[in-house]
Amino acid sequence: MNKAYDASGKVLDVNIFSLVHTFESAQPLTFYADYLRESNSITYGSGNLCINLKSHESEYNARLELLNGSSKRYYAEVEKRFRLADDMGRIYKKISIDSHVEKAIERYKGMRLTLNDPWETTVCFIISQFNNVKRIRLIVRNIVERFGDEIDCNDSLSVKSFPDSEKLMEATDSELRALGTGFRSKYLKSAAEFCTNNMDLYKLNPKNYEKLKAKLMEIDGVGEKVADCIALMGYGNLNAFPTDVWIKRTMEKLYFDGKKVKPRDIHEFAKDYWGAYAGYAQQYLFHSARTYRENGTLRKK
DNA sequence: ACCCAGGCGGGCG
DNA sequence: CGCCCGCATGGG
Repeated sequence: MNKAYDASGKVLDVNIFSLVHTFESAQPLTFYADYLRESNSITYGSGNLCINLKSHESEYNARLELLNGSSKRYYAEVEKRFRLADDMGRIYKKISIDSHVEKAIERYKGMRLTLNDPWETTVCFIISQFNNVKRIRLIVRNIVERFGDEIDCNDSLSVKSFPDSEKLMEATDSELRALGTGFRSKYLKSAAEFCTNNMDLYKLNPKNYEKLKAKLMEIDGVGEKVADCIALMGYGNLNAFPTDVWIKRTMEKLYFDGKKVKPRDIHEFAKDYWGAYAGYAQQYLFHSARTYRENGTLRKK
């Protein structure tokens, strides 16, 4: 059993889960969240729900406890967002083809991909271009603070929702730039208009990866890499293999004998090598590359 | 000061 | 097609 509710329905037991690795892998930059290391808890807004979650972990297993709201609806949201139905044992077996991924799994066991709102994911990864994680998170936070609506949390927590495309469409260029978006402001404006008037992200078929990617690339400011991120983290295409600068460098070093290769070659390799779970391999290699040096010391923050 | 960050669109050959 | 360039902004 990968997961199970206890009899009271108040906690959720999960095999192989790490909240800290999942949050710090910078992959859930696609949702507005406060994570507290000391208490291993996280607070975030999801639609109109306020989620305040604490993870009690021993070894690689976790007991998730919702600190506010205890209806099935909240647990269903957590289960979906953190991909708790994924059988990590099985996925690890599939992607541990060599020592590179094996080592990354050893270091970050329990790190999961997340499944996020398609529009949120689109905005976050438009912002991600030519940018760094810390600043992306700051800008996303600014957007939520400025344009999000307060969610009723039934207690002292203050959480805002992520503004939908209609809401963001109303923002002026100078308002968007004031949040730190820089030259990406025009993409955000254009994407907001397009996704409100021309393309309903919630009606795209998440199953057909190639078609989905092509549709996403019709959005101004969404190229191949960003489309892969949206396909993976917004629609759950686990075969997608976003190839950013970190992954490109890592792949060239580990699998192409240090030679420069094009993203197309990397995609082809990943498809043949990892197949349906290439996205998970990508996530482990990405996080490992970003946080580990050769000598095993930690990189920056 | 210089370099880099989860890239993209546009212009040119 | 492929290649090359500029692009906002803040941190190391």
